[in-house]
Amino acid sequence: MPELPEVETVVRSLAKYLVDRVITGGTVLDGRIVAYPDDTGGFIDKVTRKRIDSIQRRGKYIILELSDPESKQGEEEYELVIHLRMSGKLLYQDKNVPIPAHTCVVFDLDDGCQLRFINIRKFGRMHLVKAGQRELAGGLANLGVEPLSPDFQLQDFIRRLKERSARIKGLLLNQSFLAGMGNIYVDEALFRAGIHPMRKASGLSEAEIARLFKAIRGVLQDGIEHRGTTRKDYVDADGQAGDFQNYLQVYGREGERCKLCSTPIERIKVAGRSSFVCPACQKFER
DNA sequence: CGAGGTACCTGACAGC
DNA sequence: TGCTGTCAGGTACCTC
Repeated sequence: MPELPEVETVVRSLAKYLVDRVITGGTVLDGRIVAYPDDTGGFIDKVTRKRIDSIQRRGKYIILELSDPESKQGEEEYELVIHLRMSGKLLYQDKNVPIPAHTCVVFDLDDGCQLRFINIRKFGRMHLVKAGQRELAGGLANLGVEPLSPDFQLQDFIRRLKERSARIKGLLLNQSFLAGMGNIYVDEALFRAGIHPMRKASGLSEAEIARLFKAIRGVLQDGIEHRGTTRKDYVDADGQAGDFQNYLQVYGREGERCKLCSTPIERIKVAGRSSFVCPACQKFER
């Protein structure tokens, strides 16, 4: 479900509730969600009586820093690493609100509320690792550059694209190349840049890459400003839908007219994913 | 390295 | 109404 702007929105909506809360207990309703550690029982024991010091986003991962207020500095510090995959939701709700269907984990908080992970397709995962052990947390340690950070630099981007023969869409979806882009925002960025998704990365001109660089940052920033894209069931921690679906230029618009040139938008398959393009604005050469 | 397939799951929707 | 097929915001793993 969620890509970078949706995950960022979830993190921001959760931060105002979770920071400095203490986890008083919890329940794992479906053990499949706990990818690490192996013993699901130990999972709840380890987070109980921990304080949530911070909540951050890295790519599409959500990271809660946990520490034990009772223990000495540096001891018993954990990171709870969460990936929502296609259909995961994190909701902050009063404990008296009925538990939604498909809830896999519930964390009890010291303010009488609960953090609940709803995981409809059961693809979402959590890893609980000791601070500094991020290599145990799935793909987190292998993420590429963060596109909205100052580390994302045009000259670097040009150099790295020039050495790859893969199709640009697949590369932008590759989380170890660039962190956080998914199917919607890749299609939107490529449209803004006027680049066909099947073009080879190494075949793009510097001018095209410069447009793409700007388009990636622009589309992600706009997505965040609009609190994400809700096509189906994405909501933030308050259960509130996003708004960016009203501003999509190509994604999901097969057969509708391009907003720039009125050519009908086409749907094709690229990198195994449905891809939406304007065949006039995004020409496929080579 | 790159491409394509499968698998993991549930639900929504189109078509018959 | 109800069946079947297809599709979905993601990623890991396999083969060629």
